Amino acid sequence: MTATDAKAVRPQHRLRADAVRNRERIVTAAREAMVVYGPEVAFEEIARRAGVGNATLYRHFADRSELIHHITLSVMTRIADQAETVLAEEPDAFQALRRFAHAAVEERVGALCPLLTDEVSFDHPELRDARERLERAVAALMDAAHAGGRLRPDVAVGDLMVALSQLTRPLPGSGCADFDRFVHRHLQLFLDGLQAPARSELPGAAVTLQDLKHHA
Amino acid sequence: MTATDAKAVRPQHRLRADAVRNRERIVTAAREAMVVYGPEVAFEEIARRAGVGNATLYRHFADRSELIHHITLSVMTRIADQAETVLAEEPDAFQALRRFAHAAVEERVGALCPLLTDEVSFDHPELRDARERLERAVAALMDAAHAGGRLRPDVAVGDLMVALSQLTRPLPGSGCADFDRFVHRHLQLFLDGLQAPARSELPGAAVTLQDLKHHA
Amino acid sequence: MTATDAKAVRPQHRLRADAVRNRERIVTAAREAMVVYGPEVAFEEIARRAGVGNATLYRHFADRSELIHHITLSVMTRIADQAETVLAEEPDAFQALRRFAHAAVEERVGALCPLLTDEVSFDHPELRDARERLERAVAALMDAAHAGGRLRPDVAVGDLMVALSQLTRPLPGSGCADFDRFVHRHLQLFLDGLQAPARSELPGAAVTLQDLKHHA
Amino acid sequence: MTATDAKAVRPQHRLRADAVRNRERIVTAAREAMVVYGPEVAFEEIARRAGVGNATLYRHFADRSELIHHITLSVMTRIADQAETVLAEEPDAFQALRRFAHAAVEERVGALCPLLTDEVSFDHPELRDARERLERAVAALMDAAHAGGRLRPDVAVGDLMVALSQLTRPLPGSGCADFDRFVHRHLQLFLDGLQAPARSELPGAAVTLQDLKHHA
DNA sequence: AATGAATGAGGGTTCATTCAT
DNA sequence: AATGAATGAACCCTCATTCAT
Repeated sequence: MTATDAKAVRPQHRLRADAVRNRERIVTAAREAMVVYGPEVAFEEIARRAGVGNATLYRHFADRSELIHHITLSVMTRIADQAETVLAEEPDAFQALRRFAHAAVEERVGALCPLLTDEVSFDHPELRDARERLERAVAALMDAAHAGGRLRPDVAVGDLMVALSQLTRPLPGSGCADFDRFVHRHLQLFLDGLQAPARSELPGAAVTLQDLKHHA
Repeated sequence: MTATDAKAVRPQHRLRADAVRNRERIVTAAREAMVVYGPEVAFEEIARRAGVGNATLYRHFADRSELIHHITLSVMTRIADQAETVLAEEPDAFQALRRFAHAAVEERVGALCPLLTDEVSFDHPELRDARERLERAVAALMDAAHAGGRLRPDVAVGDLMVALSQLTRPLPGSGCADFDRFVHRHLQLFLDGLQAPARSELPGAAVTLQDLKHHA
Repeated sequence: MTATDAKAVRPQHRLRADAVRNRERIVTAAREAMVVYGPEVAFEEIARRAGVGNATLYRHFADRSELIHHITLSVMTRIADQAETVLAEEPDAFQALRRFAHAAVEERVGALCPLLTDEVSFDHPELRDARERLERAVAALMDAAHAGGRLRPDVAVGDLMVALSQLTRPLPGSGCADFDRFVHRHLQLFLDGLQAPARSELPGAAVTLQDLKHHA
Repeated sequence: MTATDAKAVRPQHRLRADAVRNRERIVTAAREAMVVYGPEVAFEEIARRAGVGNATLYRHFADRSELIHHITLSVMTRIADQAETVLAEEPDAFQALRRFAHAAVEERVGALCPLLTDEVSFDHPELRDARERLERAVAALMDAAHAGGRLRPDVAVGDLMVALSQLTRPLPGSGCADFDRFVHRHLQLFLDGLQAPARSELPGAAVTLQDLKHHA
């Protein structure tokens, strides 16, 4: 392989080291800020958290929807990774679901809420692929738990993902840390409710991630 | 002394009938609007829903926090009513909890979330009283369920109220009325998780409503 | 005529007196500012000239293109009025053209330049009507001058209107007043060039106002 | 002493060949861009047209006014060249004026308009010299035409230069290259108006280029 | 010397709040 | 009491200019 080949492999020119660092800080800051304030969070807030000027956000992301796109993509990918890891490692099917759910909280699954509201991003191929991969991975976890009779049969991927997002969204204005003490606790209660045998009849119907958009 | 002197006698003079009607319409409109759009909803949207001019809001409420104060008060009062009604009517202690929780959703308990973040309102005597009444009522429900061995022993009022608020909070940035279709479903799952016997060990500790503020 | 009829005649509710005054000041200020700085002039500059806050512009005009629409319409109407008046009053056909041209300068014909660049406004029926009326009036003036053999035959409405706009646009940053001393002088020279008999052959072709858009 | 010490000896050291090329490309690109978009054109647009990075503009020109300075200088020099060439070549004195005027349009005389508004540049010795040379050359053309009785006696250099600039100024906010089709046509009409005998009496007074500043 | 990256300042636009009718 | 109108402050985004590679 020649030096020229290296370029061919990475057609986008190499970012400067400081730019790479800034980009990462922006994505992290944006993920945290969006979890706390929602997708309408002020860019200034994100910039402040990232320690950069606000115009720097625009150098890296043409507009808000592009930033949301990247964050959503990044979080979905990381959560899908978690799901696949847990699936491979954890022999107990329901325990695997638990581990996945708690890991997803740590990965800021709450940042996925724009997924449900942002029209544009939803149809992007890259995001669709990530969503499908995530859904497959979580479905595999749930299928295993269903198969083992550990998970009540009347729930599906959408139930877990939506409730997970809702339960983990921090209150605006509060520091994340303080709120976190409830998250794992209430998530655990919710997971207990998911366990078979079902203790009640559920209203409504189980939904997939794909369905979410059609109704939102 | 003329009729108009009534003001002097009762500093809180009787509002004109239309003013009373407006005030009620504003509180109702604001509660609905905040549930749909979040606590940052535009005043103009509230005014539009209430069918009044924007400046009329300011005649009734000095600012947003005062409006939130009244909404919170109203919601807490109505939820406490529900708790007391259910307590009196429902012989099955856990079923009573379920009925209360679902009723609270209908009363838009999600609108209470600003309560947890707004410093000023929290310490207001009127609100404190309502909060204490609500807590007593819900505690009575939970105590009964605990006593009957139907509710797992490691949960308290704060767990129910916080999770209830979280599950019913609207997605920020969305007018996502459709979201309601998940709420009762996921609430039911959560309630199943609350039922005794406990299916897992919970991290953290049970909290009361009073505690919420000290940590938030 | 009854009181009810008055409403029927003016379905749009009556503006408050101060709002009417502000609206007029804004239109005037915007016309002057656009003549000087072009249609991209800062709203802040217009607001400053009108003596109002910048948000007031948005109460009266939803966006820049609506403001441009009104100014263009207003200027075209006033210039068409001038053309018709001169046509009725001035027996000397070429002198009529001169009087019209100098009057159009005073009415800030330079404000029409957005007409040539703004896509949206151009197709609006109201503007199209005003443009056609203006063109008819100026065409009548030119036809009369052509008929009397006073105007060279190789020029048309577009030539006069475009050159008029160009010659009267003040230099940005300069006070209007200082520049005005050239305007009538150079306009006079241009009008002399329009007189028959033609002293040279013209490149290009005569154009109407309608044509302007197709090429711009 | 090494070769690198050349800088010390000649503070205006020789530019590298690529730097010279870049400088020329920038001036050309800036002239064209300013003619099309006006003097407020984005530096990024100029850099893009010149095929260099944005920061390179600042290596060659400290700020916008310095860039304008050089463009103005360049345009004035080229126009003066044209005037002198025409004077030497064209025996018909009025035809010489016509040729000069149309040539000046091609040299983008409209780019000179910032000259009239930019305080700083106007008094720069280099520019003053160029302006005086231009004025002498155009005055010579006009004197010859006056002497031959071909040019009306009540006009001077300032009339020609100002009208020339006005007629060739681009419409603000438009990349209106199409506008060129009017320029030679209307310039021709204006030149016809300059021809002797005068067909009207002019308001105001003839001015020189020097005068422009005192009034602007 | 060249340039990608960063940023503060400025203009556009919205909205909570105040003012005047 | 009610409300249309006004506005300053906040946020979005762009761009001239500076910085670091």
